[in-house]
Amino acid sequence: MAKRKSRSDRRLDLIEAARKAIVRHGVDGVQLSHVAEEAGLTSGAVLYHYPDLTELLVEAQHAGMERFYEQRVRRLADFTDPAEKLVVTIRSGLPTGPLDPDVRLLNELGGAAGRNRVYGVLLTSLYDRQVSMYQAILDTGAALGVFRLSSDSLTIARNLVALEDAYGYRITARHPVIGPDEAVELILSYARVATGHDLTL
Amino acid sequence: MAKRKSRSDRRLDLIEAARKAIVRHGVDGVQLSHVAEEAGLTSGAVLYHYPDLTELLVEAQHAGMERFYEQRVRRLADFTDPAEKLVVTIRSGLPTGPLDPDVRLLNELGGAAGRNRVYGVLLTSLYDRQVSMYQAILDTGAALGVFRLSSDSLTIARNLVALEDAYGYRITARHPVIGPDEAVELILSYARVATGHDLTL
DNA sequence: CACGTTTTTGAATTACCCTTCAACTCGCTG
DNA sequence: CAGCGAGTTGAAGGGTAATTCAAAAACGTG
Repeated sequence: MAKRKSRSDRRLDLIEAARKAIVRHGVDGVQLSHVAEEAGLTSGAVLYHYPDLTELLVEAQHAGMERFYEQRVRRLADFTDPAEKLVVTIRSGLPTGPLDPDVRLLNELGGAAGRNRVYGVLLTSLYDRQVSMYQAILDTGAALGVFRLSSDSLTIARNLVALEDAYGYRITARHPVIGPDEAVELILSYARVATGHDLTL
Repeated sequence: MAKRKSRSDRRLDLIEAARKAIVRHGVDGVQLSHVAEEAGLTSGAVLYHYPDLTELLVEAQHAGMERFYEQRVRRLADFTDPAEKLVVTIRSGLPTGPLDPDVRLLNELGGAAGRNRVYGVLLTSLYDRQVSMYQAILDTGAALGVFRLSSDSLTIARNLVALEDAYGYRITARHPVIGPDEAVELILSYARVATGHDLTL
C-alpha cells in the first residue's frame, strides 16, 4: 500500500501527478486512472481527495502557470541592466526543447481555453502578467536612455509575449528548423528594432 | 432515416461534422457519437465510412487547415500593392471573433501537436506555407522599393505568422481588451518598423 | 500500545462508449 | 417494377472507466 500522507501533502502530489498526466494525454484525454498511476495510488484514493477530477485539473493548470511565471521572475532578479534583463526574459519564456513540461502544459490550455471559460481566464491572466513584466523592463530601459522605443511599451510588450507563445508552440510541435536558439534570435530581431538597442551580451 | 447519400458526399459531410465536433469537444474529447450527431446520423453510419475515428479527425484537421490557407491566398489575389497585400494578409490570419470556427480548429491542434506527430507535421507545414506567403509579399515590396526591410524577409515573415498565431489564441480565449481590431494594430506596429512603410490605406 | 481518525485499497456496481451485425431502406439499373 | 448493391439503422455485446463503499491499513494521541 502506498505510504500514507497528510491531506495537504497528498493534494500537492496529486496536482503534480495531474500535471504530468495532462501533458501525456491532453486536458480532454486525461482520465482518473492516469492521474492515479502518476501518483502511485489507486483511483479511489484520488477521488477521496478530489471528488471532481476537473477541479483537480484546473488546480494543476493553475499551479503549473504559477510556477512558470515565478520562475521567470526569479531569473530576472539576477540582472540589473535592462538589455540583459530583456534577453534573459526572452530566453526564459521559451521551452528548453520539444519536451519541456512547463510549456507543454501551457500549450495544452490553448485549445481548451476557447471552450472552457475557466481555462480562458487562467491563460489570459498569465498573458497579462507576462506583458507587465516586459513592460516594466522596457519602461526602465527607456527611462535610463538605454532603449529608444519604436512604439509604446505596452504594444511592444504584448508583441514580445505573443512571439514567445507562438514559438513555444512551434518548438513543442517539433519544427525541424526552429528550435530554442533560433526562436530567441527571431524574437531578438524584433526586440532590436523595437528598442533601438543591439542587445548583444 | 437520414437521407441516403453517395460515398464521397457523405465523407465530405462527415469531415465537416468532425470539424464541428472537434471545436466543441477538443481533439481528445471528441467521440463517435458527437460526430454522428453533428452529421445527423448514427454512430454505425459514421463507422461505415470511417472505421477508424482518428483517421477521420486527421482528415478534418487537414481539410480545415487547407480551407484556411486557401481562403487567405484567395483574398490576397485581389490586391497588387505590396502594402495593401500585407495589411489584408494580416487581417485574414486573425479570427473574426472568439467563435471563429477555423481558428478554433487550428488552436485545438496546438496542444495535440506536442503529443501527436501527425498533428505536429500538419501544423508545421501550415506554418511554413504561411511564412512563404508573407515572404513573397515582403520580397516583392523590397524589390519594388516600397519596403525597406529591417532584417531578412524570412525572419520578418516568421515573426508575422507567429504574431498571428498568438493573437488568434488570445482572441479565442476571450481576452477582454485584445480583439481582432486590436490584434491587427499590434501586428501592424511590428510590420511598420520591419518594412519601413507606414501601412496606412 | 490501544483507540479513534484519516487515508487507502480492492471489489462490486454503474455508466458509458465503441464495435458488430442482421435487418431494413433507398436509389439505381436492367 | 423487380432485384441488387450501397447506405443506414438500432439493438446487442464487450470492454473500459467512473463511482461507491465496506474493510483494511497507517498514523497520531492519550
